[in-house]
Amino acid sequence: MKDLIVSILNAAIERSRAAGQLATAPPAAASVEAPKDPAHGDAASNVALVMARGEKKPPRAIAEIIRARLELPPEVAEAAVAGAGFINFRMAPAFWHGELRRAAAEGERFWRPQIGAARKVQVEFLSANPTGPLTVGHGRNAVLGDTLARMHEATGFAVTREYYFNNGGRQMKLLGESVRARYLEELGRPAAMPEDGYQGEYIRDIARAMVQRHGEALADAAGESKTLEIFRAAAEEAIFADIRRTCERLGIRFDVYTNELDLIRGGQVDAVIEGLRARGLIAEYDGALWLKGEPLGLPKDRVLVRSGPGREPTYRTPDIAYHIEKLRRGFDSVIDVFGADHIAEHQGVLAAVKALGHDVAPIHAIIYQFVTLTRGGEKVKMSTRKATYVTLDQLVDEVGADVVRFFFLFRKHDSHLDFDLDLAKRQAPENPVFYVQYAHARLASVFREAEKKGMGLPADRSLIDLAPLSEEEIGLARKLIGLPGVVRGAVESLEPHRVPFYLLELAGDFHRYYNKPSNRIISEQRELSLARLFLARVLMEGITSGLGLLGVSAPDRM
RNA sequence: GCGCCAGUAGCUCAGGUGGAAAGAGCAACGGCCUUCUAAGCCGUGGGUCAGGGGUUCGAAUCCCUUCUGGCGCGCCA
Repeated sequence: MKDLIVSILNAAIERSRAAGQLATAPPAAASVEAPKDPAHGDAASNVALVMARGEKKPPRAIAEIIRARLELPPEVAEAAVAGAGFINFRMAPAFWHGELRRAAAEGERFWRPQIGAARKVQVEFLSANPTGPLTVGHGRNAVLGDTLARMHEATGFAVTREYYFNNGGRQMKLLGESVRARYLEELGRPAAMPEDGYQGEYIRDIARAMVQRHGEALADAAGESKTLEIFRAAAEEAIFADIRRTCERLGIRFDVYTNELDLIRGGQVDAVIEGLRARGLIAEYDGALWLKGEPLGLPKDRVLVRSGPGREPTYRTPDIAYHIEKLRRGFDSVIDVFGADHIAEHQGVLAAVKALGHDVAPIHAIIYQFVTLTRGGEKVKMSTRKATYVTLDQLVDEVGADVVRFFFLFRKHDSHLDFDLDLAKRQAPENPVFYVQYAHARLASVFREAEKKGMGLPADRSLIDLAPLSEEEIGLARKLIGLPGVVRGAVESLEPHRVPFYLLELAGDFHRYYNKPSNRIISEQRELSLARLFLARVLMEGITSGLGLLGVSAPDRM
């Protein structure tokens, strides 16, 4: 539609120039947009406003000149000058009929514009270290990342979903020590929980399982590092299994798992250090190796390799290596999803990657703000240390996967997200998930009714005449046909939240339409009923496609 | 102190990458079910877009600045 309008306008401007009424060429900066207010038509051009300066004429006068020279094709019903000098176009019903037919014929392809051209995209998300069950905060990350991946897949990108975790560091060691302490306790032996140890009940569960499996075999040599590695590995395995299970409940899976230890063993981490050293970006003091902050524009030096025995790298160094690795693997776009608390670190990592001669332009960071839970109008206090957090599993138990996914997406990623448990559990219209799903269920119900009355759609929908559709119905179609544009915008701007907000509006338009007695889809008037069923079917398909993009189901009954 | 994010209706938040008279849901009040699902709809009231400058034909949107809130500034990740 946009392209059509632009070409019509440009032709009119050229004719005006030939006639000596205008001096300048059609400006590239001009745009054609769908106005917010439907009263302003289906497409609006600001070309006259943009040309005003060059032409040294008032925008409205320019708009009038152009309008008088317009030659409208049959798809365009009218063009009018309005406001400060906008030229508004209204499309003919036949145009919308055509769009509906195209949607019906093309199916999924229509709703999900193929803009990816098989370009390679990697989405790294969740990346929670396996030290405990996933929390509500992880949930936002997981759903955001998975949905970005789904949207890219749906629009024709080749997507890799990747989970990166640290298994070489201090926290994992602490995890092993915590399990060992519980293990010894289970055997009735003296044991000291490390100072910052993991207190959660799940640690005890893992320890019990180890008693069952190994008996007392690990107790006598409990102080040795070899047994510690056994405890650590067992904990990692058990917790990872738990994380995977939680993800599955939310329809989330990963293609690739990458970990810190592999990068250390593979030599990539050493390569980073050598590369930085060669560029004079390494400092050595206090027994540690530091990344120099000043030449990279960072506020201060950061430790790359710890002091003390073992010379272990900090999490930072493998992270630099990992990002270089991602770029080396040839992704056209690398999307990192992480919480606001990691932002400073990410900037440091990118600075180092850049300093090592890599182009960081393909890397996009999606940084989300924190999640709070509200129950009974009060914030639920959460603390990992005290193990008073609410796990993602508990949240799914309580409200279901569809609601969890929708709520996490129903906010721009850089806004704080307040998850209202009372609202989430309510099976009522104020719950946006049910509001959208209900629209689909109602439509499904209409088709069940139509079947009963022998009014089903013919196998070949293209035979149906859409002329009986009313202006209100064309309005509904216009809204519906906007979905592909919304999807495109959501992918290009990496803002998945646009889709659920759009779906809520669409569902609202439908509910309003449906509730008017005069709009009964199935009636005695066969031609009208068929046209309405056609619209209803395409609407159902659009809603299903939109919800599917979010990983939310479109139920036939509620 | 420095960095990042935010500040829009009583509350929770949208406002495609500058456009026309600021929106939705909730909360409040009043209505609508012999009908394809009332998990729905209709109506009423509600705003100094945090404050102040600037750019522009045009600013909630871009720039500067002040204030307020969140997060970070570990040899944790």
